[in-house]
Amino acid sequence: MRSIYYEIFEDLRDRIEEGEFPYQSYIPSESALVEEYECSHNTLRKALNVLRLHGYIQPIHGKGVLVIWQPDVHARFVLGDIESFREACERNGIRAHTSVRSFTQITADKQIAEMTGFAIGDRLYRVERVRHINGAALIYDINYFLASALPELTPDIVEDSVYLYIEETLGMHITTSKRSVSVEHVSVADRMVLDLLDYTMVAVVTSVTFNSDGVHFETTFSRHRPDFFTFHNTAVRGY
Amino acid sequence: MRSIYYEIFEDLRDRIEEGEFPYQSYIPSESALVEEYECSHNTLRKALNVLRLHGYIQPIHGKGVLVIWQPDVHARFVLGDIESFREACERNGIRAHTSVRSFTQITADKQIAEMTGFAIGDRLYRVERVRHINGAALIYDINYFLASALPELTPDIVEDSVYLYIEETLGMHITTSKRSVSVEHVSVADRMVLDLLDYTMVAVVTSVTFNSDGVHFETTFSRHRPDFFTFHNTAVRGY
DNA sequence: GCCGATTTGTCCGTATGTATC
DNA sequence: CGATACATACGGACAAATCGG
Repeated sequence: MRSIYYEIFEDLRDRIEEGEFPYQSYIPSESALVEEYECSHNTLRKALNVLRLHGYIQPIHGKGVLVIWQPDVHARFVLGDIESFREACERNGIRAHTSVRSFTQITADKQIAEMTGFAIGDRLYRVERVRHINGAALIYDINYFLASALPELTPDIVEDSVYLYIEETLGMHITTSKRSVSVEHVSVADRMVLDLLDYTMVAVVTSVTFNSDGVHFETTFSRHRPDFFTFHNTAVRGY
Repeated sequence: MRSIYYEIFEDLRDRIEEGEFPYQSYIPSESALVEEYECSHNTLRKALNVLRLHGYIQPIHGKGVLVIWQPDVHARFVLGDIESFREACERNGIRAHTSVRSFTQITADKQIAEMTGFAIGDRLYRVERVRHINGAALIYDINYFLASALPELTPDIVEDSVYLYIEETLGMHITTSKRSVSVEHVSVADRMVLDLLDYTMVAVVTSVTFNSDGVHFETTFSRHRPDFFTFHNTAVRGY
């Protein structure tokens, strides 16, 4: 993102994370920041809005812009924003490894269409992957990709990073992801591929993802061992 | 919310939900909507942005604004946005009942401070409530409210709706809520108050909530029986 | 491939309203 | 009351992507 407001957002975010503006302190006023960044009022406000939506700040009418971000809350395995497994691991300094368990091409029948939200007859890649963290199999991912959107998907790409391939090779951009979190009993497959210890349930994240053309190109079921799962989210009233 | 952009947002949201603009169709162009709503370009864009953040639309550069909202996905027990238990039930047409299990005033010691994010020495109300849906005890809420922010909290208020009291009586506004979802083993208390059937784990939503003054005034642990729990969320790249 | 019309995306400057101090 | 700070809205300008001729 090379837009001005986005760079201001990144800069202010870093300044907050580095402690220049600590929790419960006020950042400089809008007019001061407009001078500092040499931008317009509207552009700065747009950057502030992004910070707000991410839970960094809370502007208070007539007073100032308060920092409500605390380091320890954010320093976890963040899932709420759109971020690939690889990105999330790098951000959190976790050593991880992915193994591809199966890679097939299928046509959506009625049952698969209902489960994934794709249309009956759609050609799909079905990928099963297991995510290992520090040697333990903790996450079991089942992806369905729309074949027409990802023409040349191969097991190699899938083992590396699908999102890297999508963004860099295809030049396609992921924009919206609708997620839901639920808790389910372990399946036979879970028991086979995951190191479940004595857990009898898994946390399941279902993601329906759209690209910048508005094409629903991916549905993923991500099954996590409970003790390694947290889903973070910031909700804002009004807007 | 009486602002223009928010009313436009609500109107367009309703038009999408009522089927005037179906899934994968384009809504009228910005210029057409500016004429229809007799507002400025920027104001309309602000409304569109709210729709986008809620997963209703996806604007496509140079083409138009695509609808990506589907009725069945949204027609559940939505939790992702800030919404009280009462509001959520009304929106989903669920008959629910709340019983207060305990209501005490405490001072935060080291352990409570770490758990809740409040400071040691803060005066807090500790409230335990059980949410019954169709007669079954399904949700066990443990709230910690900052006493200085909610001066006159009583068991009666707590049984009705704390959020109604906060917003209407105190005139205080809830703006930001940081949530995390995890899965935990059932506790002794869970087993006592909830109708757990044979479930051995619960879904736990931890919420840290700020008011419009930037004061962290509530931390809540909401423990759900797994089969009645889903957490919905829309993530957008670039914001 | 090019051009022009349409549509979304970004940015600016300004004005006015409202809450806080 | 006035000064400061955030909130909303307007109008105009240009960039960038898409599409059809």
